[in-house]
Amino acid sequence: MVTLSEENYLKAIYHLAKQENASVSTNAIAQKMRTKASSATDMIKKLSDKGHVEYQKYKGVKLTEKGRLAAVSVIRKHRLWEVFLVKKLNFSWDEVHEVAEQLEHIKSDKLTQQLDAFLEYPKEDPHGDSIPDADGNFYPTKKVLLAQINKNQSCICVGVKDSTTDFLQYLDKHNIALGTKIKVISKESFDESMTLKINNTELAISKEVAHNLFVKIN
Amino acid sequence: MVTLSEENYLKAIYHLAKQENASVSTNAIAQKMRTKASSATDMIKKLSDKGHVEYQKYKGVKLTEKGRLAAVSVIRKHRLWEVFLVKKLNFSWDEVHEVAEQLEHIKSDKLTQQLDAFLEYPKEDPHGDSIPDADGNFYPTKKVLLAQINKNQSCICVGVKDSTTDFLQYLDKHNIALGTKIKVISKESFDESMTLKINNTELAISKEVAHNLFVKIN
DNA sequence: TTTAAATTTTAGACAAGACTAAAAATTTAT
DNA sequence: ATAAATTTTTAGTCTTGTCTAAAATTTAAA
Repeated sequence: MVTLSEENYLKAIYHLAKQENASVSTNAIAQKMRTKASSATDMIKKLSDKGHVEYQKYKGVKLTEKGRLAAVSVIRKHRLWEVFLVKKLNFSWDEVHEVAEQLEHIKSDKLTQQLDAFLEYPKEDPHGDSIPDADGNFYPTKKVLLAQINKNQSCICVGVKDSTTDFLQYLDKHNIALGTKIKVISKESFDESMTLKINNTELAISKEVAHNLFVKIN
Repeated sequence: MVTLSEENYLKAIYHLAKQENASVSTNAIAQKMRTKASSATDMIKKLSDKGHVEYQKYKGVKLTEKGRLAAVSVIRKHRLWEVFLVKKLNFSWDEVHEVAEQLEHIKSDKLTQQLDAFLEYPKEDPHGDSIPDADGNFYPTKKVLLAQINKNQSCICVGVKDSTTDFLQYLDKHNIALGTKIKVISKESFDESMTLKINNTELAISKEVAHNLFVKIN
């Protein structure tokens, strides 16, 4: 049996390891969990005792296969619930996360399985992130930064990287929301700025914007 | 903020008070919560401090209006989720309770509201129990014991009173399940036994069965 | 390479929720 | 009405997950 808190730590470690692709430091875990390093150390010991992580003092942790599967199971549930909230309950993109953080901990294999079927086996969540299958396998995601899109290509806005209030307000002002179709009209190589077409309106954006907006092709 | 454990105690007190319609004893609460009287006392003090119950040492507790609303909110969520599980995810009657016990604690007014709308504002859960509205008001339920049904009247099985394994197996053997249509063919007044028609088959049942099966008219 | 800075771990404490054992109050029975 | 039985509360302990302060280790710098 894995507790709610353990699940949250495993998820945090999973997300941190993905970027660094190495062992995750105690401090990094503490920061992500908004807690203190000493608390993280305590939990690391518990996870290690239960075989969810490999741990060497002062050397950080790595998820074991068992730990990885536990983390992925939580992520799978989180993303399925996000699809449910957006597709069936008319939630908007900025409202789903908090609720999905709660729903992801519900323990019932049948529930997860039936929810997946009810949603017709979605491959991606509303943010364009891949939903792992019941065995923990991911399909490759089509989510990239807007900066990666080529001239004349079209894409759909699926999320933001850093969600500062300022940036979200900027998006609102220019009618960019989750699901908005964006076509790249031109790209300036000297400052990496772009011109976009959104709802038949042209919009010039800076490098900063292009690197803070996630889109998916198709 | 009301904790998960507090919610479960409030729910227990609510259900106990409904039957007795008086103050609820510490022992009764402990039994329902499958815990010890001393633990119940501890929690009662917490609930009293927070204004959810009126408490006098050795005299039991009564829910305040605040406590009642908190309990009813949990019951509302529980029953809405049960409808969801049965209607949308093809759960059967004996599978929903355990999962709904988890889902009932998810905190999001918008979620509850939207779920209610998605299910088209159901008035009853799959067991025939009334679903309170957002203000905590109940509509009268049509759920009664099979023993209350008159000769030649039809009804639908919506639940059992005491769910012993023996009784559930008895129901299985005679093809009585959630949703089964039952017509009362005759009633014997001397022993309160009945003859039923189920799927064009007649079945004689004892007083004990008639008093342990919940049905709803229509 | 030895000191300074940063990171990590340990030790001890705390709150929530539960438990056991024993004391206090209430109820029941004689 | 008083003794016996039951119920309820108190006191003290335990576990989980958190914290602070201090000690140990590793990393960076001079």
